[in-house]
Amino acid sequence: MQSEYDPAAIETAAQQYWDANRTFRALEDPGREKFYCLSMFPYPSGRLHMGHVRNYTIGDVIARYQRMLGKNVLQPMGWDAFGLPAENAAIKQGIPPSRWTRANIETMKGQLARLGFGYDWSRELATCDPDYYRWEQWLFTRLMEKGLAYRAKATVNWDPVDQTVLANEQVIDGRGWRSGAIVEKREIEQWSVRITAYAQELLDAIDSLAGWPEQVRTMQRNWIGRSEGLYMLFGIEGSDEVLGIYTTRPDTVMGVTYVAVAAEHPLACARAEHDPELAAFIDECRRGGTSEAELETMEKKGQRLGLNAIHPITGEPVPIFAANFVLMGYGTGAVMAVPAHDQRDWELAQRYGIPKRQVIVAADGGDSGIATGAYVDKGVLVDSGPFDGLTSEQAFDAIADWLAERGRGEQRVNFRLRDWGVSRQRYWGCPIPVIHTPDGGIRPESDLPVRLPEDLVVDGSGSPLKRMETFSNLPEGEIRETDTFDTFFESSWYYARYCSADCDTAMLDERARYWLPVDQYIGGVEHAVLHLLYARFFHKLMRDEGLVDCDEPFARLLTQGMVVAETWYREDAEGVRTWYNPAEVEVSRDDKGKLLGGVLKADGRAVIFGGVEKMSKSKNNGVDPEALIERYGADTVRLYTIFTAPPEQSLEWSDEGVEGAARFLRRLWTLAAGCAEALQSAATADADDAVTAARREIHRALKKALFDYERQQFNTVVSGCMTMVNALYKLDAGKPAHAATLREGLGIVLRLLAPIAPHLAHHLWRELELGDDVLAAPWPRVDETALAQDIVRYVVQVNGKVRGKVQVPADAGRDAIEAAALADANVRRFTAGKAVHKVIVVPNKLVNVVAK
RNA sequence: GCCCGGGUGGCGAAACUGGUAAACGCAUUGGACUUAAAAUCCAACGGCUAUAUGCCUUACGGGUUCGAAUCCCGUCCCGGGCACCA
Repeated sequence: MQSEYDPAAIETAAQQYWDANRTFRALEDPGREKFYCLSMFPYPSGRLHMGHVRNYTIGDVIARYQRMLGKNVLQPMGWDAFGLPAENAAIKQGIPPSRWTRANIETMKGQLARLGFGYDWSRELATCDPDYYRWEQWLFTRLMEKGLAYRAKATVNWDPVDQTVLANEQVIDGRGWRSGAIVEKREIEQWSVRITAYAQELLDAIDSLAGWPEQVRTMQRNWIGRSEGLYMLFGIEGSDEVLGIYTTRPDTVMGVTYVAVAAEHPLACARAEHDPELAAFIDECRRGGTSEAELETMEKKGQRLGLNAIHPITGEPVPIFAANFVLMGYGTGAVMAVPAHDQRDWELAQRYGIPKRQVIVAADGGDSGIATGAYVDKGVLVDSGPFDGLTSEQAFDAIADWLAERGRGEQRVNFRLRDWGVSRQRYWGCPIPVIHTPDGGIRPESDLPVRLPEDLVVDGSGSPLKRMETFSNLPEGEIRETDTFDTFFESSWYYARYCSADCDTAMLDERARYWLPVDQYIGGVEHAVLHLLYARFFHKLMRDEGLVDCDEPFARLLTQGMVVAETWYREDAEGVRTWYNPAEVEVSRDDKGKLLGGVLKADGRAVIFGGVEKMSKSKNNGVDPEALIERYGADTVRLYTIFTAPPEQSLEWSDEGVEGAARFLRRLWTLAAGCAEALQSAATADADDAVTAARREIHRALKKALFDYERQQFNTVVSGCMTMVNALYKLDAGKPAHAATLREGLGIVLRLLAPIAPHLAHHLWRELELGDDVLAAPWPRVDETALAQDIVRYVVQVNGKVRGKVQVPADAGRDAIEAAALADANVRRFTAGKAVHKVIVVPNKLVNVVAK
């Protein structure tokens, strides 16, 4: 056996072995338990970044682990190929989005191969391929037929200079990122999909997602946001019209002192025609972006319409305001305002001198003042006429009934969740398969797929598809829809298509019923709501088309943390920062290793530490995975990402840490190389103390590692392997009993490491003649007899503080343990002069003496 | 602003989920080997002081408990998401 660890050679050989044996080709086999392991597919941005490496390493560890447990594992890979960056590259570099995307896929596929991930490449898909997107076009036409897809007005960011719709990401401080023009809100006709029809089911089914992290389930529940409230009608003074509003706090209705409508509300627009001040206010509200964060953080402003609403109970007139925080596309576009009991209403009332009328007080007589802010808790009604003295809960029903009897209101369930707007006014996406007829009607395209022309020039203004008459103009005056789908549309069902990737007669076939649901899904937390909710919704749409028979797409979910690294910069006179890659910075530390500062290697002058942040192009703190693989090999990179942090936490990059991972693999190699020959002739012999100690340590670590694999805390699996290797280093291969333990221990370590550092494990498994293929080996088991001890050590506490340690025979009874603890010299010192009240004994662990 | 997380040595982390805080690793320091360096091996390594069988220590302030990093209440800081980034 070679004495030097040469990762490049053994990794190439192992990968060739897997290729030649088609190890990762997955075939449906109803006789075996299946395991579908899926990592979120990448956007082909150019090169793999460390976030990808981490995500796919975790996925591959799980896939290989499940395989070693004997399951029929499917692990596919593909490309989320439509999206904005391809258009940006096209504008900047003049390359067609399709060419840019396909070239990136080639590069990244090569990088994935080099990392040794066990994918079934025969199922590869790219969402920009017509053979893929034709099926979502087909599904969309079905949704149109079912009334689940419809057209409605929606608000977009409009760049008045570039004459184009902007993504939220392209709006910076309220201005277009390229033109610098102030962005306007604009209402346009858009395609929407009725996800709200599934809101209750999507909410209820969250309870069944036992394999999902609790915080993701909570986020989805809150996002769907079911509420029970009251829909009620306010009259409008001097008009027959009514204004509908929804509230979850009908108990406060007697405290209403004004009503607020969205700036774009028809009522406001109508009044603005004769009110220049109001028109100016509406105009001001139109400026800026559409994101909720932006709307919620801006200063709350309002403007009187000069019109009163009629309170549905008291009949009193209350002023109507147009307000910038009321959203037209949200509920009815109007809200009732109760300054005494809602903080936002309170602030606006304070600002415009509107009265606050308190109608709720604390039930226990506690402080419920409204002098410095709204009293938002529930309580007991006061100054509420017939409802005085009722609790908030009682008032809810009483007021609802009162209004319902008079036809002015009804109880309603409301969801925060809005329908999914799927239209995008972009080129690089899947065409929405719809035709506009000359009579102004609409019909679904029957000849699918509608292919996206791939040879267009993109220049960042207007819509290229709209300009392309050969695409949009059809015979007999018909016009093709030029909007494309939101890219979430493609990523909402790709997991299912992998099962039937080559099926050209239907979206999915019977193979999908074998593999689905995905048993383990792995990806970033940033997808906790949108992608994961849309995919759940899509799954139910496919189920209702009879394509799949389970209710949820992902049985278990692992949300992995980000990869972060140090940032370094210099600032010029204008405060503009130039960021330097950590690799270019020489860092100095004090005696204890604490960071003092850094200088740029190139010029030796100081650079400023900018904290630890997510690896990104903008902060120039990324590490190129390919260079690392080149230098250390794929196994070291994989081992490092697994060992450095638990999967769900963020991972802080450290070059020295990578060095440490490489060191461990070399140590393992050296250990194996040093005893390879001795192992072949290892015979059983009587164990000495060193063997007993080593075996105890190995099986104790094994027990923990098996537990950690199950709970997916892979970093401590690696710790366990390190502990085992350290224990094995204490043995002497020259002694027969030691050699037998070395063989046993190495066999265990290699199998535990096979999912994490697969190439090295594969190679050593064969070198040590433990078998042909470590992936096919039975999973190791704990030998309980190796753990047995005749003497147990107890920690003794006095009043919760450690005061001594005692050794007790393993079969000692409670009295004997207690006696031994109380007899310890130091324990006696701390109990002297006190009465022992109680002694708590935790078996095999600890004794706590309570003495006063 | 709203929703969801997180905060433990110089650093990444661990603590079998309420029972010895700091396993495993990185960095640092000392030693061995070497002409030397690298690599490797061995050892020390939370803080304080009176160097001990001592005291303190898991962001901060309270609480529950025989016992709290872990559970509860409040505060501060950092991160993710907020519907057209993916």
